Amino acid sequence: MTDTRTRRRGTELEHAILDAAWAELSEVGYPSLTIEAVAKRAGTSKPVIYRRWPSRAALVIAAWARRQPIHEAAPDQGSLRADLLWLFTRIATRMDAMMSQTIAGVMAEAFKHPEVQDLLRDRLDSAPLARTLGTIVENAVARGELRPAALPRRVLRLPLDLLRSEAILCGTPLSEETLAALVDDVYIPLLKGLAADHGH
Amino acid sequence: MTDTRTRRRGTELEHAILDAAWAELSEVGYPSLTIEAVAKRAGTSKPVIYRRWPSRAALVIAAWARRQPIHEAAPDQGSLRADLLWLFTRIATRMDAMMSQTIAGVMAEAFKHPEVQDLLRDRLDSAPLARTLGTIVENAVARGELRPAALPRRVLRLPLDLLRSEAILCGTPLSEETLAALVDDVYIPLLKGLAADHGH
DNA sequence: GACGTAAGAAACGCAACGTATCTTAGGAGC
DNA sequence: GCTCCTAAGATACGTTGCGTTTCTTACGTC
Repeated sequence: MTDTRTRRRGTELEHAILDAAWAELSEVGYPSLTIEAVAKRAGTSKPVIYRRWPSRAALVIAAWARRQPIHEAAPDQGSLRADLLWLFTRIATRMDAMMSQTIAGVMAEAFKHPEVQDLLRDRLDSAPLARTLGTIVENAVARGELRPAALPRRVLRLPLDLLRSEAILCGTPLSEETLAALVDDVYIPLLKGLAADHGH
Repeated sequence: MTDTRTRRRGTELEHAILDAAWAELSEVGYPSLTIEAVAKRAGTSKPVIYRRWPSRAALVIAAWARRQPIHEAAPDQGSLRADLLWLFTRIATRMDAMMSQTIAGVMAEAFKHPEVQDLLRDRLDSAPLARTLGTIVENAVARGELRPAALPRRVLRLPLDLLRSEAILCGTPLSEETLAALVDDVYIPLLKGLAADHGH
């Protein structure tokens, strides 16, 4: 299969490996993902992978980063609730069963490999989300639905934390009722509380 | 070592195994915990463990449940903030590095063994916490710090989710500043927001 | 005192780990 | 266009832990 073929190098090879890792992830899931299988699927061998990534977790994070879609602007749906629901739904859509199980697995391995913890933090800290939330809140303020308020870092990170906890504990997919409850029972009250503190 | 010894049975043996599992957990951590080591430490053998628990995760959850301390009543510290800080600190104290890494590991395995997911959910859903929070909020209402408000289920679970996410992403131990930020930036605004919605 | 259940010990095959060794393809430089 | 050197790709290795099987024997029961 390889004798007459060309031998890939650099970025081309790297991308092939990451794509193979992603495919394996989708098919067998994180707990059953093996480096050997990724190597085989990518048409290469284990040492090639180990030369680039020190652990399965690091490899998977790299594959994940490659797939992370570009941030899209938040549409103005006419109300704070609708905007938030749109955002929560969009996050939930990308956090399917495979993704939850992968994140859980990577989180578990982060304790063994400190460098993985850093990668994971970068991956989850999500500046794009912060910007989207900022826009949504600004729009709500412009509409008169909300007083202006500063959004602390942990508030910006909260949607991801909420959805991730929910997904891991309750299993995915998350129902619309669940998303609505998170928006109505937690996030909107929080924003109102922050605004009251700040603006009044 | 065993020839002249007594051969344990039933509860006695079970407790010995769970204690050994807990000790291993404390010493080597979840990722490095092996059934073999637990068996050795408990002075028994692998099949004896496998006869009782189907997986490492189930064993660890059982050991954890045995250690879960009794719920203590919330003291009235004189202010909502102080009460919440007390509660968050108390949770954080019990969620040391070992515990975070264990929870993360068990969460990761929950996907492979659905029955583990149920055990985990039971373990984390924490009715005691709900009662403590109820008391704290009641006291704040009595003091006039807060309007009365209903606390939805997800709000009751939020402290655990917040602290767990923080512990897993940032590593333990959690600093006092972190705990204060979670209380001041997230939880108190949320309570105020809920109260405003409800009472006004 | 005999019986049956389950404890305990040992060994198994399996799978994946992470590494070391070796050959060879292919890009860089003169 | 030839040489050199880096890194790809293949293979095999020892190790570890899994979960299971088999067997002996202690102990509680009747």
